[in-house]
Amino acid sequence: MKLDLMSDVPIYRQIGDGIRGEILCGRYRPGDRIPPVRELALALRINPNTVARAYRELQESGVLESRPGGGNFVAAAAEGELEERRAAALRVELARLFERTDRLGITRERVRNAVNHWPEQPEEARK
Amino acid sequence: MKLDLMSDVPIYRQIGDGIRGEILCGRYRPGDRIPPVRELALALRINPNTVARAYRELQESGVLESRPGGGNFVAAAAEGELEERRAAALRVELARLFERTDRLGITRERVRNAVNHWPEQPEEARK
Amino acid sequence: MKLDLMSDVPIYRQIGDGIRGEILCGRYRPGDRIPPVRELALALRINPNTVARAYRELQESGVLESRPGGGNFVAAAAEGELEERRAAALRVELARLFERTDRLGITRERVRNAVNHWPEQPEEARK
Amino acid sequence: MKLDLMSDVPIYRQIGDGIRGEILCGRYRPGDRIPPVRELALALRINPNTVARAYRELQESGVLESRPGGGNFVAAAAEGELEERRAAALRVELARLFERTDRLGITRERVRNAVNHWPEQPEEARK
DNA sequence: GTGGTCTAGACCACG
DNA sequence: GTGGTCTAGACCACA
Repeated sequence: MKLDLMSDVPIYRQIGDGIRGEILCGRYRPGDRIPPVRELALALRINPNTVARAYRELQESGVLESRPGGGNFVAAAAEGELEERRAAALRVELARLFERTDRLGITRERVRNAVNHWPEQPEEARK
Repeated sequence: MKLDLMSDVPIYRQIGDGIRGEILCGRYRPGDRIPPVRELALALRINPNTVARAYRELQESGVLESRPGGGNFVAAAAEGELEERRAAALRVELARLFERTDRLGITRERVRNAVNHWPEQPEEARK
Repeated sequence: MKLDLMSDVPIYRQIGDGIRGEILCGRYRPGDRIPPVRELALALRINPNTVARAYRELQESGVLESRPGGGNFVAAAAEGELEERRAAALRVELARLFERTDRLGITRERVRNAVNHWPEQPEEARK
Repeated sequence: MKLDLMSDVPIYRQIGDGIRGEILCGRYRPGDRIPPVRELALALRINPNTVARAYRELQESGVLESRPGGGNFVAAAAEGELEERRAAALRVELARLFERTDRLGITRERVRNAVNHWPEQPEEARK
């Protein structure tokens, strides 16, 4: 996972978004155990409290389940729920996109055109 | 202009973005006078300091010019510069979009598809 | 508000429950400003972080809204929503009660009897 | 016995409460032998240490007795003691109930009403 | 070793 | 002054 310490988005949320992403794209699966707080903190070279906070918010969102003394686990999700979350996330992103382009006076036709000509995947299949 | 006091985006930036947007989409034109600080603050029911800060940053960005006599005016922009800013803003938005969908495991094909089927202008020309 | 530092229920949750309670029973009303983090921390003689954590969880639950630099406010709730929350809270409590008495082999008749003969209000109307 | 691994109540206490409950409601009687640590741990799919800890605390409370030959047995209890424990447990539960409903601004009249109209035994005699 | 909680103190952006 | 974030370090209960 990559962090941008200079970003205005807080570290704990970058971690949370990162883990959500890794679940949505299938790298973590329901029931998987995720790295212990201290371990991830060490790897990212940040304070364990910050990681713990990210995990805690994921628990409150129902994404993770923690067993004190046992670790944190990806919550079981009904089959198809992941797909549903992905679709929801996509809708949110597009709503945001169009809301902003509208305000900038960029026609939707032009947005579509730009999207359709955007360069393809960054190749490397991802580790 | 609409503000979201509960957003994590600071109010002063919402104001700045709003004015930039109104310039880019042509509602404010170079040389136009924009509302005085106190007036806008009253209309938005926020602290005048916040409006003043937004205006100040727009001045520092060269978007606004304050004239000695008083009042803030939209700075003159080279012909084509607005267009260039729009294009730049669009690139930024799309880069963000794809960066996030990539992380969520949503294929670009699917994003294109969703964009192409997004409903047209939902509202009339806007008040 | 009263805290029990020796309780096994964490302080931050005691604070959260306390504030939820004061909203539900009408002592705080939607739109009210609640005490600043530092002030409440000082009054309760605990660390401001602990209060902040309680407030943060209440925000995430939609009970509070915070305006950085401005304070924390009781979120606007649809009229009747408070009543609905009270009813829900009562259901939860009773479900818990009967679940436990069932397991202890105490008949419901006996529980009803004990409830109906429980002493009345602790008199003093509460400040 | 049912466990909620995600509960904030520690597992060892869930086990202890479960066994106490089964004694109070008569499913285990004084002198009965309860399942060996390993067997119960296997059945519940948890760490044997956790079961052992629960048993140990029950021994310390005088609820269980371990006999040299091996095995844990329900301690003999003075006649009427079970009944006394039940009554005490009920008082504790009701005190908790009213303490919480008071804080939520729910009148005792209303609580009584809800208790008196709570549905009867929802399940059959239980497996 | 694991997560959970709390304290202490610092810095920042906002209003 | 306000809330938000992060660090550092401590202690506890659980498995």
